[in-house]
Amino acid sequence: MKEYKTEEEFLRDYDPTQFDPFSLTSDILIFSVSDGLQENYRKLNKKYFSILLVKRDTYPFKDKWCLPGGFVRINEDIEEAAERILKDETNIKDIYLEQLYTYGNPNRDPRMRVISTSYMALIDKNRLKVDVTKNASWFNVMLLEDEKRIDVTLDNGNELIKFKIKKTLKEKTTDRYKYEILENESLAFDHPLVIVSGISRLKNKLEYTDIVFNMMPTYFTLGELQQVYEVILGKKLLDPAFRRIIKDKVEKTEKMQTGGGHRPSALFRYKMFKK
Amino acid sequence: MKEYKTEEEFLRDYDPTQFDPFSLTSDILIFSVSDGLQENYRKLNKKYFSILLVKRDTYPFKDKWCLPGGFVRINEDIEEAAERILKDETNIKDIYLEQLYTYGNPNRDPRMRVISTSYMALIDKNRLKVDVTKNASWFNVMLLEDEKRIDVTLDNGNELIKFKIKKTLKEKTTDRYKYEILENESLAFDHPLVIVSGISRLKNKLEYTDIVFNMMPTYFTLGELQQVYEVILGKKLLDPAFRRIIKDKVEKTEKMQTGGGHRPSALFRYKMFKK
DNA sequence: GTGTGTTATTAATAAAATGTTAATAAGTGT
DNA sequence: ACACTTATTAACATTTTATTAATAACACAC
Repeated sequence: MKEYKTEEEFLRDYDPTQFDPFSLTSDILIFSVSDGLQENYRKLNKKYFSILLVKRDTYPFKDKWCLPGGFVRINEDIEEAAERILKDETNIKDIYLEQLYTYGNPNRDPRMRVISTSYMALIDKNRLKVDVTKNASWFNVMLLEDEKRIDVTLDNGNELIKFKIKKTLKEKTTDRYKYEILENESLAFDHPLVIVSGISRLKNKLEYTDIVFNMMPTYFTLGELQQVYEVILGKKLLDPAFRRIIKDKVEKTEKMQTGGGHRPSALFRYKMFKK
Repeated sequence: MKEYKTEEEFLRDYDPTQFDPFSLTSDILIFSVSDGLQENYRKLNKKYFSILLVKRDTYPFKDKWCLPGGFVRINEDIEEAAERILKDETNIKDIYLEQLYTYGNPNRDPRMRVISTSYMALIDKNRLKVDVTKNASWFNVMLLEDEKRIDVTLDNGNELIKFKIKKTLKEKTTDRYKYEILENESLAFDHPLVIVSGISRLKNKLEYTDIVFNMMPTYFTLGELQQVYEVILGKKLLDPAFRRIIKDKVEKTEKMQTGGGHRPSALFRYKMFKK
């Protein structure tokens, strides 16, 4: 092996093909909250927690649903690629984007060795008009979870997607689970895993950050905010407890919301500068 | 473009070279806690929080220190690669390993486009004999941090490594910062960024998980455990408060530790099964 | 218009968790 | 025997959280 005196000399002779080539993609888990159909003329809309999926029109996994994603370009940072893909698929930008996890199982793509770095994006569907083409659709998420498995149902009003995940405790000190796909008919790649671990991350962050406000409109009632927490966490919260926790994060505005068939509620907004 | 009828047909013709080739590496941030020198004949050893670095013996960054790492093989999962690298560099296995973040700046490696997925590993130096070769060394970590920057000093008893990081608030709802290297003489690649964001993750997990026990021996005193928390969090904790928080996680054993020049203390161990 | 159903909002109280100070314990070394 | 050190816990004040229940105010039915 040749001895080099300087880094410049070494780099001039360097052969980049000596290491195995990987392809790199970025997949984005776009979360939002949507209003369901009114259950009767009186009840307020029930909220749902939803994700955006696109239908593949080429092989592999032709006609299956998958997360918006694409190949990272050779001169592009991974996060830049995620932003570009988000813009291409939904025409939205400048929204919450966070790297989640990098999936690198050698068999996760039948074509070749593809690494995928997943990102989570949060949007308020009311604030930003998403360009949902005929190949993209919002699916409401319903989870049934216990210590050993997660059953997921996705519903876009037209089509139901179901998959089942097996959970095994991987590491007890931090309660981390290994997820494996038990049943999956309709989703491409390992995207069921990306979805469940992304939801798990979101649930966690909901409890100790202000992340929820990325999914809210500028003005909202505390009832609406509480519904968003409830639908993501999958459980009911008691009003006074919820208000106590949230009260330092929001400020009451002059505006009121009437028309709900009940006492009107004050509209709040996220408080940017907390004491 | 040719129309394919089946996935098999498509895959048979697939040309994997049509997408840009990336190289993939895995870098491991190995944390442990070490005993410092005795300050006087009476005081107990002061504990330090430490990381393992290796000295590069080839270009690029020849003679600089870096995190243990290496290229992922084409048929190997990323986490498998991390385990292999850990075994090669330190001769340890079956320890706490968690994926942290994937770094993909196009210029992070001068040779070519290299993606690096970082992992954090935790070990108890007393429990496992680490094979520290002449090119590997434990460095005690000292941090000086405020809202805008982090000054880091690493000390292996022989050599001091200093670097400075600029922090800018990237996203206010979840308090995420963007880190940039301000000054760095001695570390290779973007490893200063990997180190500070890894420490930040560890601090966070310390507060809401039992992760600390991965760095502790089987039997330990509550004073030792408290010192580990203090040295990682960088602040003093009050004894009764600490004991209240920790008491559900540990169980007292019959064993006692004497010889410290003061009242002996009970030895505890991590309680696997909590109510 | 009066009553009923609905959600909004907060008061009031009980229970639990946390913060703080200080007292007592039990070794080692002088 | 005494001083020094860390271990351990008691006791109390303070804050936070949980729970129940009361009151508010609009829309609709009649």
